[in-house]
Amino acid sequence: MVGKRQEKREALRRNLIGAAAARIEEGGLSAFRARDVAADVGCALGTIYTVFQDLDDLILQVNAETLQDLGRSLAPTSDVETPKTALTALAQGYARFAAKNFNRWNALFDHRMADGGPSPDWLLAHHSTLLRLLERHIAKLTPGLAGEALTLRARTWFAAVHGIVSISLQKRFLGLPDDRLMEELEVFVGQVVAGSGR
Amino acid sequence: MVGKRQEKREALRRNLIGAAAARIEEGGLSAFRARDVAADVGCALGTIYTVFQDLDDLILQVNAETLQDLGRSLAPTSDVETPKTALTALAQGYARFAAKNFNRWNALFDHRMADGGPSPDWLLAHHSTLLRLLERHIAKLTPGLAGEALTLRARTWFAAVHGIVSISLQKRFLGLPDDRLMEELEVFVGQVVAGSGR
DNA sequence: AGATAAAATTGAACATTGTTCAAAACTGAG
DNA sequence: CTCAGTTTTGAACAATGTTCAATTTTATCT
Repeated sequence: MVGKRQEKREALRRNLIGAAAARIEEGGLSAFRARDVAADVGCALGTIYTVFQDLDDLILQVNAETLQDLGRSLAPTSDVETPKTALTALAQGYARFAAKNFNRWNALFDHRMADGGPSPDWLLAHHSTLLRLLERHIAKLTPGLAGEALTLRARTWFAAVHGIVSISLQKRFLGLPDDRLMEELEVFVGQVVAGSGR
Repeated sequence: MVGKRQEKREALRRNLIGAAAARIEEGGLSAFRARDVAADVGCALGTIYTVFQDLDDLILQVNAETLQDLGRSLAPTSDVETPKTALTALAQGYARFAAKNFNRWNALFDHRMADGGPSPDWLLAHHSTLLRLLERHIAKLTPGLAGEALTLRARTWFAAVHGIVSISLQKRFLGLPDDRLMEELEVFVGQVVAGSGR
């Protein structure tokens, strides 16, 4: 039995991430307690800190999984014909994922690094993967755009859609009612697409 | 001396809000401590709770002031000629305010009600005032739009711009570099304006 | 199998922070 | 000056992230 230790450790790690994800999805990041996940997986409080650096680290793992889920959820949307239909489908797909996995999705943006700095590179790589889904279509829309300019335009595009979805779903501010979000997204994407060809 | 008590109370209240705003601007919402503001104004810890319901209540007061500051900062921008110049100026003015008052501005969106519900009506009214700055120009852009549809379109518009500014300034994710934000905003507003006339 | 050293796990203890509340200090009318 | 009402105080409490010395488990060697 060579990898017995390694194996148990890996299982524990996965259990902890799973329990953390479940707790976050159930009550949001603010209701997330170290003692709860410890109880959920049946280990001691201190054990969490033998697997993860701290709770932030654990949350980052959950966020990474959420980003992968989001990617899987958007992938089928990617091979649609025109840029307009593709970008509309991506925006609405994003909104649908956010609504269905609200608390986990929210944790992606609620969470802050302890020092206020950027997320670690390995997590940003997940973001990057998703942003690349946009570039293809935006490039088709604005042929002159390439390289870094294209990358930045994709970030702008995502941020705009995210803002609309975020403020609407969070309901803390004056956002769109749920039944209007999808249409407004369609109109919005249509406007930006129409205004992009120059 | 009739209003002596009332007067001191009012001064204490203003001091507490001021100290809280300073603390938030200095270190962000996460570095905001009840004991710090108490020390700052030279009162006991418990005194805070005789003026405000809880810390959330105090934070809401700070946020209300921030929204008013933002409104004052955007007001001069409002009487520009074309919708495109006005909306560009508003978007860039929003970005400039956010950059200059980063932590206070961030607190507007970082803060969550304890129960996860919406902000109180009196705070939403401040939001509403700001959103109304947009409606005039959007209406000129899309003549068919009025009433509730116009209100919702203004929310969509704000949310999109906010998303771009927010993701860029927070730097936690893949946003725009500081020196590119203003140009991207100009392009973005140009695109939406160009695509709106139909 | 038994012994043993290394590794993993435990959970009590600690530090921090929001909140409460009985006691002390203060205020202003009589 | 007195005293009832009001305000302020800060010690105490509860919740929660984190640490670490002690205990338990595991893998290897004889």
